[in-house]
Amino acid sequence: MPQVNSKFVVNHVLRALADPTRRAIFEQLTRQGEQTVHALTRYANVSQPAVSKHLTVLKRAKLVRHRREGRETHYRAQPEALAPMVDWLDQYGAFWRERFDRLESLLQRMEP
Amino acid sequence: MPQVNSKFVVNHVLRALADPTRRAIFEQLTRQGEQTVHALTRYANVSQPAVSKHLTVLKRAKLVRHRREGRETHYRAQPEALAPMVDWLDQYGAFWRERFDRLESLLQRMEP
DNA sequence: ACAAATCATAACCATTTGGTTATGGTTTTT
DNA sequence: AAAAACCATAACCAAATGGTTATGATTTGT
Repeated sequence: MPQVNSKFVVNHVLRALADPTRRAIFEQLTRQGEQTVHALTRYANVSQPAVSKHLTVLKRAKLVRHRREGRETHYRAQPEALAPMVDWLDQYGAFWRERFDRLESLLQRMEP
Repeated sequence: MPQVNSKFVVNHVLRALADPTRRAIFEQLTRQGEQTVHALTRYANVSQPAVSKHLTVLKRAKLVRHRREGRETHYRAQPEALAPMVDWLDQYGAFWRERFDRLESLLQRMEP
C-alpha cells in the first residue's frame, strides 16, 4: 500500500512544520544555507538543546540533512522533502485549478 | 505588519492539518461535500464530541464553514483557506522551479 | 596538558493536546 | 406530550509536546 506509507510521510512533514520554532529554523536553513547548531541557536531564541531536538524532528521528516565536521554539525535544508505536502495539496484539484491562472501568467512571463 | 499576521494564519492552518483525524475530516468534506456532524462521526472513528472539537479547530483556521439547519449542523470544506500554505511554500523558489516542469507539461496538455 | 567550544542526550517540568464520558439545549419523530 | 436524535460544551484524564538545566563526549585552541 503506497498511499498508506505516503500518509505517514505527510504526517511527519506536517507535524514537523506545525511548530513555529521549527519552521523558523527550516526557513533560516533554506535562506542562509548550511548552518551549524551554534549559529541556529543564536538565531532561534531557545536553548541549544531545544534546537537539537527540533533538528531531530526535522531530520525524521527528511526536511534537513546533517554533516559532522569536527566538533560541529552542519545542517542544511532539504526542500525536496516538501514534495509530499505538495502532493497532498494536489488532491484539491478545484482549488489548484483556480490557482492555475496565476501560474499560467507566470509561465507566460518566463517564456514570452 | 501584514507578514506577521500571515504567519499567524499559516500557523493556524498548519497546526490544524497536523492531526491525522482532522486531516481525515477535512479530506472527507472536500471529497463528499457538505456533511453533518453525525455523518462525520460515523466516518471518523472517534466520539461525536471529539469530532465537534476538531471541527472547532478547523473552523478557527477557516478551513471549514458551518450552517445550522434544524437540529443538525452541516459543515463544508473551504479549500481557499489552504492558500496561506501555498504562499508559504512559495518561499522555496528553487523547489518550485523544479516542479514547474510538471505544471508546465500539465498546462500544455490543457492547451495544446 | 588544559581549557574552552560544540553538540547530543538525559532528566525533569508545565502546558497543550486529543481523547473520553456526562450533560443540557434544540429540534424532530412518534 | 414524550421520546429520540443531533450537537456543543463541560469536566476530566493520559500522553505528547516544547521548553529548561545538567552532563558527558569529542574536538579545537592556547
